[in-house]
Amino acid sequence: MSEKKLRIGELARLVQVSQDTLRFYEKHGLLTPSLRSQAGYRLYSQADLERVGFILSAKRVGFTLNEIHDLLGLEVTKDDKSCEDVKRFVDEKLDNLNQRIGEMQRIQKTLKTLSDACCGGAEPATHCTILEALNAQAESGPIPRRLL
Amino acid sequence: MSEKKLRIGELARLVQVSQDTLRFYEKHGLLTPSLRSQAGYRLYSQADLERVGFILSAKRVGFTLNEIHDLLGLEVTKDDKSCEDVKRFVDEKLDNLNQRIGEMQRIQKTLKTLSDACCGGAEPATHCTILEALNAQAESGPIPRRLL
DNA sequence: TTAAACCCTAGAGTTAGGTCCAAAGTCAAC
DNA sequence: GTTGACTTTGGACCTAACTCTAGGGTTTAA
Ligand SMILES: [Zn+2]
Ligand SMILES: [Zn+2]
Ligand SMILES: [Zn+2]
Ligand SMILES: [Zn+2]
Repeated sequence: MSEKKLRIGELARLVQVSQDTLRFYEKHGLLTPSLRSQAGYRLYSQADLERVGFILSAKRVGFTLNEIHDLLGLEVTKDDKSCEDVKRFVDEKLDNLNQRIGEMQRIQKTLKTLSDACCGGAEPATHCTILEALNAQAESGPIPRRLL
Repeated sequence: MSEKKLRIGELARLVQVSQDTLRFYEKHGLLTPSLRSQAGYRLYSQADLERVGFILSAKRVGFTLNEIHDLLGLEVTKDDKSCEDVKRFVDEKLDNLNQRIGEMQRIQKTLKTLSDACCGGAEPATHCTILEALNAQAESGPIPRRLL
């Protein structure tokens, strides 16, 4: 019982990207289907499917395809690298990630504060607290610190 | 005592972007210096400085320039909009942000787990747990669920 | 009064990450 | 045995967000 292989269209539908994108990832060494059919059709395994998942996840959180490539490709040079090297690479990404999460949380707080302060009513937004805050600088005053 | 104005080079140095980038932001309506000198030099106010800060912050957390433009530009159409509209816009971004933060935290966990499991030693990484995990799929096994 | 270090505009070029053909082969079903 | 939905390749094209170049004006300090 060999596992079910997916053709490119099926995989594309499954993970919600275009076939072109999958071929693009292949061209850039991120995802090579584990098999081809007689006719040359790409056949993707479950492992390939999960790999796409990883790629898309990493992409959504802001890794570039190059970084993802490096992450996935660490093993190619494994004989030249020490555990120390590999760990450093991952830890670097991790630091980066932590910083970005922190920044996002700050912006989140800002937006939340703004949103909470707005009445959300149906009348024209001429008095809207959100607009006032965002717009403070247009009146030549500084943007309130809580916005930054 | 009018406030100190910055020329483009000073501002660029201060916020660590190129002068071209500042001019680019201007061309796209994100940041218009509040004043020009006799000679046509851009003069940026403290408010302008803070606006750049906001732009860069928002950018770092993954807003596109278009989104930032919309955020900053809400007030232009304020007479056509209700508080409800404005609040909805912000809440939408907020949802988006929350989702992305969640995803980043998942990846963070993954990387942390990997990093913690690696010995970090100086010997060749042929046995490295990180590489084994990332590479599980290359041996046709699935990537461990904790990686996704 | 001239050299160095700034600034201006317009417009071309670049990179990442796709997206869209065109021409042709393949496979299932009717 | 042909229609229709799939697939292949190669290459042109696209958008976002810069980045660079050319050709010129300005400011300041020696
Ligand atoms: Zn209101
Ligand atoms: Zn409001
Ligand atoms: Zn080790
Ligand atoms: Zn290791």
